[in-house]
Formats: sequence, C-alpha cells, structure tokens
Amino acid sequence: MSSTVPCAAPAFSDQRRSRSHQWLLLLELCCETKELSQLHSTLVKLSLIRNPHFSARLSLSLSTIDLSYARQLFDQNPDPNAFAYNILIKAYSKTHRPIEALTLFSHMLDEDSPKPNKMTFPFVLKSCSVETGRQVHAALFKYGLETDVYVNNALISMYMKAGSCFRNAMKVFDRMPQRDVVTWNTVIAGLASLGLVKEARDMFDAMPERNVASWNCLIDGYFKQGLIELARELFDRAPVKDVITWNTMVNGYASLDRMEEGRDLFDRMPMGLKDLTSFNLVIDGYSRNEGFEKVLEIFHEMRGLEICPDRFTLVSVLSACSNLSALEQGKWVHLYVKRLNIKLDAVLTTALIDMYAKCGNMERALDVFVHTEKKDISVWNSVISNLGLHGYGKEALEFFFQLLETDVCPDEITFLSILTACRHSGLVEEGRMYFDLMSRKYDITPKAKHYGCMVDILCRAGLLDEAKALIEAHSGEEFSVATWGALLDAASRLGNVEMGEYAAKPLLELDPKDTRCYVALSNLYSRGKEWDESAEVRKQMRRRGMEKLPGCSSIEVNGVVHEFQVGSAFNTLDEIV
DNA sequence: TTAGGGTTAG
Repeated sequence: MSSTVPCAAPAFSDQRRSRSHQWLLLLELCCETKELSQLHSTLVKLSLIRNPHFSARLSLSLSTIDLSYARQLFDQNPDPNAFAYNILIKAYSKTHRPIEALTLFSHMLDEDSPKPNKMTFPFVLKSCSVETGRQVHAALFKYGLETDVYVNNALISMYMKAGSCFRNAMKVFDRMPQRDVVTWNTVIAGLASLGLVKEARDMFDAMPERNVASWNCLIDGYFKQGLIELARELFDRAPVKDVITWNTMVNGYASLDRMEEGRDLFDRMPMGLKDLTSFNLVIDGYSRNEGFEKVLEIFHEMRGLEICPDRFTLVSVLSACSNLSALEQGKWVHLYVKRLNIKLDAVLTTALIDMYAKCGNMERALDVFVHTEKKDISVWNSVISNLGLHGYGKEALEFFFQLLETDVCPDEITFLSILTACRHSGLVEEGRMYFDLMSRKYDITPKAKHYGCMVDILCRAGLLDEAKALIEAHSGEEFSVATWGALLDAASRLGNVEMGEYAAKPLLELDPKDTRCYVALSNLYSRGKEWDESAEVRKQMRRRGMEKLPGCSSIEVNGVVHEFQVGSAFNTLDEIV
C-alpha cells in the first residue's frame, strides 16, 4: 500500500506543515485579546478551529490574557480533551477563584470525561484546601500517579502550606521512589516557613544536589525567623547568587526594619541584575519606615535606569508625596498614570486622592473622586477623612450622606473619618449621633480609636466628665497616648488638676518619655499656683535627661522638599531663596 | 521549588 502514496505527497504535506507552524507561531505571539479574537475568527472561517492543535494553542494563549474568553471557548467545545481541561485548571489555580479549577476537575472524574493526568494534579492541588487535598491525594491512586515526582512535589507543597499537616508532607517525601531538587527545596521552604529552621537546615545539608533556589529558600527561612546572622552567613557562602538571592536579602532586612543593611545590599547589587522587584522592595521598606525622602530618591534612580514602575511602586510613591506634601512629584505620577493608560483601581485612586488632599489641593482631590466610576469604600473614606482633616466637617458629612445613598457600605474607617471630621469642626452633637449609629445600625463595634476620637470631641467641648465616663465604661479598651493626651490637654486648658492627674498616670505608663505629658502637667500645676508640684515635674524631666522637642514641618519648592523646625524659619527661608 | 506587594484612620 505504501508504494501507492503519490510522490508529491511529502512536498504537499511539508507545505501544509509549514503553514500550520505559522498559524501556531502567530497564536503564540499574540498578546492582546483583540488580536487573538481576530485570529479566532479566521480560524473559524477556515474551519481550522476543529483542529485540536489550533484550538488548544488558542486556549493556551487566551488563558493568560483573557480567562473569561478562554472559558467561553472551552464551553463551546463539545468534546474537550484533558489538555483543554488542564489549560483552564492551571489558569484558574493562579486566580483568586481557585474553586473554578476544582469544579472543572470534578467534571473530569465523570465516567465519560477525559481522565485527569499528571499535568492536571499539580494545579488541582495548588487550588485545594487541605481537606479537599486529602481527597485528591486519595484519587491519585486510581489513576496510578502516586509515584510521579511532579505530583508528589505538589502534594508536599499543599501539606506544608496547611502548617499542621507537615508530617503528612514528610510522609509523602519519605515514600517517594524518586526525588528531584524541587522536592528537597519544597521541603526546605515548607519547614523554614513553619519556623522549623533546624530541620530545614538538616535537609539542606543532607540534600544530594543543590541549586540556587535551595540557598534562597533557606536564606528566606532564616529571615522569616529573624535569624539575620545565619541568613547573612548563607548569603556570603552561596556559590551562585541570582536576582532572587539578592532580593530575598533586601526583603529580609527591609521586613525586619533594618533599612541601612537592606539599602547597602541594594546598592551593591550587580548592575543589570536590579529589577522592578528590587526597587519595589526597597521603596516599600522605606515607606513602612517613614523614609519618604528616600522613597522619592530611589524612585528617581529607577526612572534614570528606565525601569518602569508598576502600580505598587506608584502607590508607595504617592503615599510618600502625601507625607512630604510633594505636590509636583505627585502630579508627575498622575500624569504618568494617564500617559501609560494605567487602570486606576481602588487603591491607586485612593492614594491619588489622598496625595492631592494632603498636598493641600482639595479641588483636584475631588476632581479625581468625581471622575471615578466605581467608587470603592476606601475612595469614599479618603475624601471624607481629608475633608474632615481640612476642617470641612459639614462637607464631610454631606459626602457621608451621599455614600449612604449608594450600595457601598460604610466601614469602621468611614466612621473614624466622620468622627475625625466632627472633632475638627467641633460638631459634638453629630459626633455623639454617629458614634451611636455605627454600632446600632451598621453593626460595627467601636474600637479604641473610635472611643479615642469621641473622647477628644468631648474634651474639646470641655465635657471632661462625660469623656471620663466614656473611658471608664470601656475600661477593657487599650486607649492610646493620643486619647489620654487629649484628656490631659483639655484638663490643662481648663485648669482641672484632678482630671490632669487622672490622665497623666496612664499616659506616663504608656510612654514614660513623652515630654508633652510633663510639660502639660507642669503648666497645669503652675496655673493652679501649685508651684512645688510644678517644679517637681520639671525636675523629674531634667533628671531623665529630657528636653521639649521642637515641632517641625516641611514644604516643597521647585520639586525639592525642605524640612524646618520651629525657631529655624530664617535659615530655611535663606536656603529656599 | 525560591523574593515582593499597595490606599483611606494624625
């Protein structure tokens, strides 16, 4: 029969193969829904979509770009094979809806469905809680996959993540007929993340062959347990250091608030190795430690290297701008977002509104708010709190009423913002009303900060006895320095010595070095002409080597942030002019 | 298998 095949067939087939190859290449190269949708139509027109190679490649490309489109395609397929299932299961396992992956997997268990294979299980296990994971583990045996290395690695990972099940993970490890370097690394990472660093180190020492990830896993594990010296020692000894090794170190130091060492390593990272993550780690570290000038400095360096910031970078930078009142740089970020067509999600919008408001430009803040289509509660909170902070108490309340007309639900921050607004505008009656409303109608239990705010509202109105009663009725709360401070300030202002002493006691316990407390108490005694007490307080202050700290502030001029202290205005002005 | 992740509340 073979002799009857026409001679021209190989050439014809080569041609077709080459054309098929081109289609597949094209499908692989597409990175936008629009392009893939056009290719999809063409494949349908040419009836090529029935070819499983093409439809599979199309689904694969779509699954990373537009999952709902990929799902549509899958649902239209009357006879999906295991590959088609695996593509979607893998894609869903990476989303916040892993339940979809499990639903698809359960379809595969039906008699007339394609059988799950060794590519299916790792992604199913990734989507599982440990309870479901146990059932999936049992199902492996039915398909003869209990010895597969990839599947077992996923099992170990699943049990390790459940924490209390790490013994199950070790059982899987012990029973594996073959292990690879990933198996060992998964165990090391799992043990280390559970705080079992000694056991992780034993595995690291015992493993037959290490790769750079093995070193990275253990370094990270040491940092997570605060074992900085051991992490550093391992880093210095590591034969190969990749970008993750360096970033793990930067992150380790930053997460333990050791920014000097983190920055030192960041600066020493080989040129060309620093990536967006390296920058985000160091920016985030500075941001958490209130090193806002440094945030802007690093951001500047990043732009110089033409590394594109992502939304995480931009949010941290906007937050730094808010804290430094750096309006020009904040505006630059806003323009950048517009120019690159970056989607303004809730977090970015909130940060943007806050930046404009904190830089004193409430109009622009409101403009961003008005142009936000879908207003998340954090977006509302940002506007309400900033209106309140700027003394626009009534306007803050108006926005709150508008909010109540939408289907967005106020949260505890909304009420804190409302109470702050009442506090800044002296709205005592309204304060009482909303304080009551939050628990009565919205089922939000007031926290120490809410009580603190309410106490301050009452104190500012001179209602010290009511404030004290509120504190005493909620003695279980841990009131902050600010709350006791508010009571002390008010007592001091009104010359109420008894109340001043009542507030000073817990205040000094909370922060024995709080100079304001000594100053307020001393002034209070002076006003009451209790000179001996007043002198005693000042003496105590000196004995403890304390001085009253000068207040400080900052402004931005021509994109440069200047900080100045009370009493140094002339120096600062010279510097600016 | 290994690094990271944001906003609003003084």
